[in-house]
Amino acid sequence: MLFYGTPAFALPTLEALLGAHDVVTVITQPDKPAGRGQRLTPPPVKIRAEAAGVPVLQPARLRDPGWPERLAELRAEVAVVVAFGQILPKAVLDAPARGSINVHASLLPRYRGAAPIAWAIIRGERETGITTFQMDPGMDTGAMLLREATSIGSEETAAELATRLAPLGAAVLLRTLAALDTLRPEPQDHAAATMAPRLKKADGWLRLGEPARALAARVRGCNPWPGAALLTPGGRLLIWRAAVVPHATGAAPGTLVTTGPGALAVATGEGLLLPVEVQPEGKRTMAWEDFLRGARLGAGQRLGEVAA
RNA sequence: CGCGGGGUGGAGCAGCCCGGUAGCUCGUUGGGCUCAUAACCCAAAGGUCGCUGGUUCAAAUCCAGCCCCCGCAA
Repeated sequence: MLFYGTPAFALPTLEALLGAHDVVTVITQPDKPAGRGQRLTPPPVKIRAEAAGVPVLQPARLRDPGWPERLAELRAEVAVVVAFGQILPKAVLDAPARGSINVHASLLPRYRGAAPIAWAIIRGERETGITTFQMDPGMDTGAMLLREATSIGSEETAAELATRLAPLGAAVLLRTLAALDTLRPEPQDHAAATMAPRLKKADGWLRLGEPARALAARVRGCNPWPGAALLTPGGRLLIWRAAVVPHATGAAPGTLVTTGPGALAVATGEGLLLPVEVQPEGKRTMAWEDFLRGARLGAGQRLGEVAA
């Protein structure tokens, strides 16, 4: 079979396949400049595949002439795609005899797209899951094979949820492959579909007029990337964890409100947002209390929103 | 050489530009006040100011090199 995948999320599935099936070739994204020195960095899937001695292909664009033919020549029975990062053109999808199967981190048809985990949390969902489906040329629109749900913890971050869903995806995929001959693909209800596009930096900019509940969800969904940001007199502040204080206040959104001896929370459109773990620009992450000790902020002062 | 911020008692910061007494808000320890306390009052302990070298009578502060952390950008 062929395996398409790129980030760490794809690793548990790759690992499972390496143990139980014959992975002929791994296709992943090209090495990219990453981190602080723009060092050329290979994707996690490439590192694992090479360690296992599996040939690796890194097409910049699968649509470029030659790739469909080249992939067809491998005469694979089936292709498995997990967080690959590129749209697969029909010719590539059809290269394996039994087509291509995708492992998607949501309960389709909801949250189609590149960032289903983050958006499910940001939207306040209490449940998400894994869906395997027979790929077609659309964006996560193919007929579904298996689905498995899992509840989202009330304080769970996108990073934590991804860590749980990755191995779940591997398990669901193995079951899908084992039952491939008997499973009846179920078409998605396209009318019920929602989209989960790749997160942008600006998706993490907190809009303080929203209810604290929504802001806290965004904080969780934007952890570990891109981080939820506010503006303080000292510069941008990333909020990595925050709690909701259902305290009513007449203070304008952004105002720092006293909630106890030496304790401050941020007024929002509804209720208070209590940061728990924050990170000032250029500093490491720290407890909100620690930040306040050195930030020279007091009740009544206002925090702002990051502007474009 | 992609751009930039930072490393100061246990924590978060100020001091650095304009070299010369180690500061602030907490924490810790002891004592006091109180019915009581995370509150308040008094006192104490605790720092090679990231590392190495240089300039100087004198370096946290100026200069050079190195190590580590982080934001932006990807």
